[in-house]
Amino acid sequence: MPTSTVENYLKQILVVSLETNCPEVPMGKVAQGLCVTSGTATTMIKNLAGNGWLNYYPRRGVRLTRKGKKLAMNMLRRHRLLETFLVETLGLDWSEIHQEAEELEHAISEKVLEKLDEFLGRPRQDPHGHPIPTRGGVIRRTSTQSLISCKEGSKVIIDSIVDQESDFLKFARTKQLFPGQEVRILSHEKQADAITLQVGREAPFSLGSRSSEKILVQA
Amino acid sequence: MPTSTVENYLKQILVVSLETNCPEVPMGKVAQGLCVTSGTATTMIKNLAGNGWLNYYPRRGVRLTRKGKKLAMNMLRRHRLLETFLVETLGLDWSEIHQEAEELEHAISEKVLEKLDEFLGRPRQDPHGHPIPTRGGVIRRTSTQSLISCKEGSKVIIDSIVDQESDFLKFARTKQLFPGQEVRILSHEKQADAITLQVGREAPFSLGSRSSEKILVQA
DNA sequence: ATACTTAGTTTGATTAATCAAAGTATATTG
DNA sequence: CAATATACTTTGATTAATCAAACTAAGTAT
Repeated sequence: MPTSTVENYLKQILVVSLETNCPEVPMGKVAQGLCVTSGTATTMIKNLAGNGWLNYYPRRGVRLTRKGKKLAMNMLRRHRLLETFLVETLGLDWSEIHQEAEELEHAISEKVLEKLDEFLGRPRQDPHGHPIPTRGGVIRRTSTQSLISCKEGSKVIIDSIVDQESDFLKFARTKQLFPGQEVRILSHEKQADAITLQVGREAPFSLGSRSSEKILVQA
Repeated sequence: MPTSTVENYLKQILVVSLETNCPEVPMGKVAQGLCVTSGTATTMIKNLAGNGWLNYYPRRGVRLTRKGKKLAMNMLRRHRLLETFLVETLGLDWSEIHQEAEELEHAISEKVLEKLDEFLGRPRQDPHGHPIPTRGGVIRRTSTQSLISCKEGSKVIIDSIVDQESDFLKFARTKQLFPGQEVRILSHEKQADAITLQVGREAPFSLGSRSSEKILVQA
């Protein structure tokens, strides 16, 4: 049985590799994502490699093995199903669910998870718009286009929000930026590093590039 | 923040002291209930005493402090609310919920717990018939009379089942022995160490004293 | 190419939780 | 009361996870 620390390391690596669209993840991202010192990450990673969870290329990075990816996908499934449950069933705010799910995902058994999935009606995405992996570890390909690559005057649908920061999510909600929402790009000033957009008939507002990158869309 | 090990030790002590109706719990019960060696329990208990969770009387036993009892009651509340959720909402069998709740109780936050309590309609007892402590740590007094103390010919209502063993619970269900059920005592042979009883119009059957003790009743 | 910077690694120490085995009170029994 | 059994404690070692700080390799800039 992997410890919850092992589960966290593997999930973090998977998440980064999905985000960057590259299976090899540098050590820095691992240490940073898990809030441990780089030395700790190195030690742990060598350990994980020794147990066949991943391949370790010193001073280059790590890559999950099939076995490691399978476990990591399962953790992502747990996490996202739990987030869905917390919002849909218990009515928590989407800005607070990440931390909650982070704890629960290690404690919930496969059996309870299945019951929960069934209870929720086998949802395909979580409240942030992220796809929920199937039991077999298959995940829908997520959009690679963010608000930042949208042309002036275009209309797009929000696919997902790639940020778990409570403050950003609270802000996003007040601006009605959530999955499924239609957004019109009023202006896109490359030099000014800002996008101005409008949701429905609300007042237009602007986002900097840091924020725009976090909002994935579909045409 | 107490670790989940600390939470487990305190909960175990509370449960034993409620069961035995005596606030002082011998070390043996602690070690046994937590499946650790007695040496481990001694070390841990001295540690807990040092942090004000309990008073330790060497070679006699331990007694929770107010602070320790408060935390332990809260763990019991978590445990029992989760068990209720697993049976009522997700439809798990009552024979499998104890282990599941054992893990989840350490991972669920106070906030989620409150939402869960609300969602379940603030239940007063869990599927085993055990009272669920309130947020303030108050617990309904449970019956002290078990099947074993019932007279021949009497009719009683099952109050609760004091056993988390999956196999016993499965057996109990097949015999329809669960909280709220009315039971008639057909015979009680002190010498034979057996009680014969009948539930509804089902075929009568017998229980030994070990089993009868686990079934608490009310007249 | 030499110096500097950044990312990653090594080393030595620490903490929580555990066990096995040796040791010691206390209780029970002949 | 002495011998034994039971319950408990002590000791020394182990494991997983972590950090700080010293070190090193690789890449960047002068």
